Amino acid sequence: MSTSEARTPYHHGDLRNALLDAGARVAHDVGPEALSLREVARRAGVSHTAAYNHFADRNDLLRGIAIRAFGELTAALETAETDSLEASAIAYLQFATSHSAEFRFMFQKSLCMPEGVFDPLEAAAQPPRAVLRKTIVRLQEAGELKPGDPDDVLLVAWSQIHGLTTIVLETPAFKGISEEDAEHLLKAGMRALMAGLAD
Amino acid sequence: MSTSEARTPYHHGDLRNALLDAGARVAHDVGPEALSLREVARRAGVSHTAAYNHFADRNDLLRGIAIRAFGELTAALETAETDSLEASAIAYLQFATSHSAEFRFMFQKSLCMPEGVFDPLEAAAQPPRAVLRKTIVRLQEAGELKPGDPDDVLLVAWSQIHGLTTIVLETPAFKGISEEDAEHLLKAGMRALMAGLAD
DNA sequence: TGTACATCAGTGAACGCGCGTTCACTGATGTAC
DNA sequence: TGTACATCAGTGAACGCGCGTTCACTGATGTAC
Repeated sequence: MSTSEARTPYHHGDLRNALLDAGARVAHDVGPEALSLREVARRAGVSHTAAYNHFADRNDLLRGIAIRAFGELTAALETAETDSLEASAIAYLQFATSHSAEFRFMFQKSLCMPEGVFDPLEAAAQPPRAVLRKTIVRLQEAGELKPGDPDDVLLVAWSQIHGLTTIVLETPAFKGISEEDAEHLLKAGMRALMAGLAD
Repeated sequence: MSTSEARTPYHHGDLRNALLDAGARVAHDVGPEALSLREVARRAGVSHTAAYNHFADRNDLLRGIAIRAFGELTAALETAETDSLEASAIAYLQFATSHSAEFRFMFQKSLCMPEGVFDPLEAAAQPPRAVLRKTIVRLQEAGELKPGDPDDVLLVAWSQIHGLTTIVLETPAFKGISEEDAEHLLKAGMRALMAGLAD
């Protein structure tokens, strides 16, 4: 047997992440609700039962996609300029458009949480909000935002960001909007909102 | 055969709307992506093949739910005070929370539009936006908003409204927020945004 | 350095299920004469 | 007012399909001695 054998090894090495990647690709192609565990495994080049070595069941795989993506969103927000909500907003929008399939799993809980049980996604959803909140507190301390409950400001600011993002992603009428236009309008919206909140 | 027979008649009378109602109920209970045509028919008390007299296929039924709901949202927005975006925003939020299942079909096109073909939902989605746009033009003419492309203002204002609405509907962390708190924050957000846009 | 063995990470066959859709049908309704 | 008949709106049986999941298994890896 040659040492430089090109055939794929029996053990994959990082099948868990490969399945999460494949899942995002499948969701992008057929829609998140039509995603099947079997198709994901197929896309990853592995038998469908192999997935059960890494995920308890189909929903656990879907949750895995969302949870990993929440971590990536957090990193993206932390990398963005940290003293401006405009920069955070742009980072948020860019993450969503470049990870649109994952984004849907993150924010449509019924996709992977059919029953009303405790939601393991919630813990993963916390950090990105915390990053935004920290920026808000900093702006309040700098006097660029008037004092007040930062959680209230967070919800209002996040609404603006998340609203424009989901509209661009999901609404056919705005789907074709250029990246520049979307970012320009998001910045304008954030600026107006901040101005209105500065009192 | 008694004339006051209580048994359900062979012909339903308004099965189309009954199926749309049942569909919204099923979607609410099992999640929009798990909705099956058979379960909807079951819920409506009719054989599942009866649905094919009113809808071409499953997706057509789902689209029917969304299209009818767009009409109801338009009516709700028109009923709201027409010279204030705050009132429109509250009406939007109230519609969404009282029709949460339908709302998901309206704004997650992959649920009923799997392929990338022309989207018949788009025509139905237009009128609610037109109502908001009309209010924006009126506010600009009254000098309460500075002049500018009303479509840009529409996208920014709608983002604020739609963002808070979807967050309240879909995010576990904010799901438990009281109706008063949500409406209060939405009003505050709209006021701030309008102030910032008034220049 | 070898060897035995536990453990990990894959495989393919098989299961039962509910689904969407089609079909030939039947009961109820409306209309022309 | 009756009657013939087209049409509308239901029914239940049947189909094929892909799915999630379980099972007994096997190949590869790591570790104790």
